[in-house]
Amino acid sequence: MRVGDRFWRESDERFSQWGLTDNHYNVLRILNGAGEPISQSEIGRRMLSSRANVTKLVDLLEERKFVKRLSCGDRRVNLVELTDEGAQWIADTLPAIVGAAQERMKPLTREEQKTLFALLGKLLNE
Amino acid sequence: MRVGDRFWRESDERFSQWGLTDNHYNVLRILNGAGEPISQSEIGRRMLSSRANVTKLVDLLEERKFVKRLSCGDRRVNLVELTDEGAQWIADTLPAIVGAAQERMKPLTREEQKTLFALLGKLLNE
DNA sequence: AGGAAATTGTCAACAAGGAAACAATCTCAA
DNA sequence: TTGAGATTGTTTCCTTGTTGACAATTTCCT
Repeated sequence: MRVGDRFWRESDERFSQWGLTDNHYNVLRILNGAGEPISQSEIGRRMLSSRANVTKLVDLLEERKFVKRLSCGDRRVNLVELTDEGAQWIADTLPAIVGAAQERMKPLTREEQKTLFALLGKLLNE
Repeated sequence: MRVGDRFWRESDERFSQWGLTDNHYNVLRILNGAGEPISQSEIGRRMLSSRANVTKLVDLLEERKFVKRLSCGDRRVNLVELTDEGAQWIADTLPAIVGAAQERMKPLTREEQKTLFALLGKLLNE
């Protein structure tokens, strides 16, 4: 828990340089990974955040033009779509993000990293 | 980070039954571990929380009579002391807390748990 | 068909924590 | 001694996130 805490803090610090939260980045990463527009509640589900908060996250991202809300067949639903600008921003920043993560994991050998992820995976899927 | 997140959530849920935060418990645990009164800023340092927040945490714990503020030689400082009631509460609840933690770690063998803690330790001390 | 129940996004109210400003106090060098 | 600078606890304000209520919609059961 302490390790996760520290990593979240560092991550938050990193993203503050763009006026975003790591959770904003999370939304973009999920949209990028999905490869297609998905609903707000689906986003909330994937990132373990409340629907209410997803509303605010998407509000900001939409204001920044990183994201667009689409209507769809189900009139209750907002599909959220990554704009070209959003995709570009992800592409631009990803190397730095990945680099920082690798740097952070450097105290462990490649083999140890694998072991760690395997063990954590077991805990997560309980 | 995801594992830590989930554990924090569960922990918070557990303590809400007493109207406390896991951070309140953290304060008590630190005081219990210290075995002697320590200053608020020292508490903040040990739990990676701001002084401002320690003030609020101690406020509530004092109101609950789990903790007492003492004056000391340095008139800027509040030494915080665990009351008998606080110590008793810790003693009463500790078994359940430890039990829950053990239960949570059950997907891993004893050996795997040791490995995990060793690896996380390396990351923390970087 | 038609109505109960569930889902979705939003809003308001609230809780927890951080940052900056502040006064009181201490430390230490000149 | 004394005056600059550091430390400590507190207060105020801001940010982030959650909960609960709500209206609009959809789904499902009969």
